[in-house]
This record gives sequence, structure tokens and C-alpha cells, in this order.
Amino acid sequence: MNPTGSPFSIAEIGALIGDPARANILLALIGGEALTAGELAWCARVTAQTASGHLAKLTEAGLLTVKAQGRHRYFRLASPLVAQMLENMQVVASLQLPPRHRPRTRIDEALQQGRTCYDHLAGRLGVALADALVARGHVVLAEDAGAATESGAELLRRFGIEPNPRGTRRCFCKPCLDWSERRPHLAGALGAGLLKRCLDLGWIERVRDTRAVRVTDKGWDGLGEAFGIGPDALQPKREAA
Amino acid sequence: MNPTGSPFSIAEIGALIGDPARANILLALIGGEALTAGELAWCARVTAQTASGHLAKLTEAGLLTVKAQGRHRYFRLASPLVAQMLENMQVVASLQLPPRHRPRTRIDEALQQGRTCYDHLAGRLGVALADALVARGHVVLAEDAGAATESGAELLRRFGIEPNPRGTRRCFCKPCLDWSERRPHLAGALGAGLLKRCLDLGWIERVRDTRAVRVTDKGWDGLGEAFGIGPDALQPKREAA
DNA sequence: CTGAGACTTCGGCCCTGGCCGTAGCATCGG
DNA sequence: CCGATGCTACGGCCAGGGCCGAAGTCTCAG
Repeated sequence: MNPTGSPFSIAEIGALIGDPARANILLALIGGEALTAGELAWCARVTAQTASGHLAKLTEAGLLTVKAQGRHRYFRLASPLVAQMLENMQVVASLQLPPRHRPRTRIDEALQQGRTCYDHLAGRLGVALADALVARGHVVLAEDAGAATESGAELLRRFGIEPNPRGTRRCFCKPCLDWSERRPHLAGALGAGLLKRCLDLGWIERVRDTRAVRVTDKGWDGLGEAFGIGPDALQPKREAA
Repeated sequence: MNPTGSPFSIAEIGALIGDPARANILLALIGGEALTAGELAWCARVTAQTASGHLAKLTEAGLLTVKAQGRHRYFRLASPLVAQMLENMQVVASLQLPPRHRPRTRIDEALQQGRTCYDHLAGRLGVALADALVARGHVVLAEDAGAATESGAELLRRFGIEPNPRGTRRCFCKPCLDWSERRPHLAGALGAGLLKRCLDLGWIERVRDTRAVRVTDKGWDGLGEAFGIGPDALQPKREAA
């Protein structure tokens, strides 16, 4: 709702898109990824303060949604309809798409492959683990929660994680948006348990002085057997065309 | 071309639509009719001088075309693409409403039942027509194109529409998202042909001074026989849970 | 030819809104 | 507990642009 309390009008939507900084922000998000406020400020070539104001307006108008994660706030388009509208406007503008600039900052390759995120795994390793558990039907993920299926409970118990913890209020499983991969990995008690067991088993080890983790040779054997994950899981993904 | 000589950007298009007076002008033209500068000034509730400036900008940007006739200048949307973009923006603008308040927006009931969208039918009537043709296997719709089947070609030819037009590059059939119904109706040459034939046959008639259309008694007979559509097609649909 | 009507151009007023510097709050790592 | 980082709130500056009155151009009617 806008200040008047009336529904948004086409003119208000147009005015929002009409500012170059905001247009750049929207275009940066048209791929569907979630980006942080800082990255979007960089994309729009304005300072963080200025971008913050723009993002508030876009979110207020319902063009963007935001999810806070730690000290980052991840913004994404609120709906595919918004993307469709933007593409439609591009058609009318007969604009050639500017070369797709990656707003990402230089991320240490080791960190991107695998790292800890508080108490659980992140990076391509964390995402691959989440993907594997979901793909094999061991875990189901919703918007902001998740659960182990029957087969998943069985697997986890064998692996050394109690799938139905009692006496704890901690959320068992929660999807956590991975900041380098922009896809969910597993947080909550499940994520913590997986990290702990992998460390205990010597499957992965911390890299000195960083949050990065490295998979050991023994670890690849174990991860392959238990979850079907191989070293290729750590290769950078191809960009879709 | 804008002053810089570069192609128009999405932000420039947005800024044009972002002014309430210009938005009113565009919306007044979305029905496909040509209106004079004076009429558009009245629609936008600004003086003739102000409207003149707006119309110059919109024309310069390629959103409108103008044709001088005597001492009048007639403006119309430059292309169905512009109409589609505007409808798309209305979809997004109406998305912002909180779910349960949405249907209560004051959309004129007549407009919601049936209206023209540039050169084709929209509203519940337009959607019902699209639904009927698809349900009976006369038309197949894809993401952004559509085609008549063999039975559809037969039906359309009998109805007075050439299903395989030659010598024209216009897209024959395209789904166009209906902003009040949130479901596709038929645009392209097929949509234009259906509207024209329905008007010519006296099945529907325009309501004075609006984009709304009304189905005549004769029209219900014809629509029922040709496409299996009855007056209940115009009843508001129940909200799905 | 003259006057009326439709539209545009010009000039000046004014205000909205984008921008950044500074400062403040929350979170994370050590 | 401390410093660094990510983000937001506030205040002031300033330009862009919307608006209208006055005046000019073109067309039509008589």
C-alpha cells in the first residue's frame, strides 16, 4: 500500500521503474537470483544509503521480496509476473541487454567450494548435500522449514543423527540461502549434525584461519557411499544461456 | 531516439509511464481508439498546453503515433505491444493488493465482464472465448504463441477468419494475460479477427465512451452455437482457496 | 478577409525526489 | 568485549521536470 492507502496504480509502478538506479536494480534481479543490498547498490552505481531507500520503495510496492539472513538482506523479484513485465518493457524499449555483469565480489575459490556457515555446511558442498538429500527423497524443503522423510530418518539414524530430537526447541531443518551459490543449503539441527558428524568422521577438515573446509580422501568415499556426492559437485556450475 | 541518440532504456519507458497525466493518456488509449489531443488533455485532467508536451514525449519515444486531420491531431497507441505492456503493468500493480482485498477494487463490473484490449477482446468474455477454443481443441496455446488446430481452422474459416494468413508478418495467435482475470485471452490476428467479426455480426457492441463491450441477444445465440459460450461465462468466478 | 477553435511553443514558478555525508543499529569473527 | 562489516535513518543540497499563462501557427467557417 502506498501512503494514500489506495491500490498501486500503473503510474506508480512506472515511476518506480523510471528511476535509472531502480531500473538497474530490477534488471540485476531479472535472472531470479537473490542479491544482497550491497551488491544491488553496486549494480545501480549508487551508495548503500541511496540503494537502501530504493530497495525499501520497491519492496513496499511489492515488486521485491526481502529475506534477512545474518547481516545480509537478500532481495529478489516478488514474482515471475514482475520479470515478465520487465521483459515486456524491454521489448517496447527495444533495448539490447547490457552484457551480463556479475555483481559478485571476488570470492576465494576455497570458500566457494565449501565452508562453514555458523554451525553447518555451505558453499557448493553444502548445496550439493542439500540437493542430494532432496533429490533422493530423504528430505523435503518448504519455504522456511523442512523435514526428513521416512527413508531420510532411517539414513540419518544410521549416519549418527537423531532425526526426531526431543526436548529441544531448535528447528530440526531449515533451508538457508547460500550466499555464493544463491541456492538453499541445510541449516538447523540437521545441518549442524551433518557438519559435526562429517568432522568427527574425518570426512572434512577445516582449513587453518578460514571458514573454508576441505573434503578428505576418506571423505569422498564416505560422501559418495552415504549421499552419492562426488568431487564434481565442487566444480563451478555452468551459467545458463 | 532520445537526446543521447541511444536506444530507449527500460528506465526511460518507466519514467514516461510514471507521470500520472501520461499514464492517464495511455490508459485512455488502451482500447485501441484514436483520440484527439484535446480529448486526451481532458482525460488526463491537465490543460491543453501540458498535454501537448506529454503527447510529444510519448510520440517521440514511440509509444504513440499521431495523424493530423484538419485541425485535430489523432493519437493512438503505436502497437499492440504497447497495450500488452500496459496490461502487464496493471497485472503487477494489482498484485500489490493484499490477497483478500483484491477483488474489492472498484473495477467497473462492465469492464470486468468484457472489454476491448487494443484490437481484441479481454475480460471474462475474452477469457471465456479463449478457454472455449482451447477446451474444444480448436486452438493450442504455448507460453508466448498459439495456433489453430485442423478443427479450429475449419471453424474459423466458417466464422469468417482466415486461419492461415499469407503476406502478413503479424503473429496469428498470441496469449495475452488478462489483468482482471489473471488468465490468458487471445491476441494477435486471431484475437483481432474475432473482435471484428463479433462487432460486424452485431454479436457485441461497444459501450459509449468506455472500452467495455456488451453482448447482444443475437450475440448470445451466435456465441452459444459457434463456441458454446453462454451468459454464465460472465459471472464472477469464485476465488480458489 | 476575419474571427473562432485546435494545437504548440516559450518562459517562469515551484516542488518533488534523487543523491550523499554523517550517524546509528545489528551481526559476525576473533 | 572489540573492531569490522552490512545495512538503515536523517538532514540538507540541488536539478530535473511538471504545470500553467501568454502568445504564436494552422485550419476551418462564413
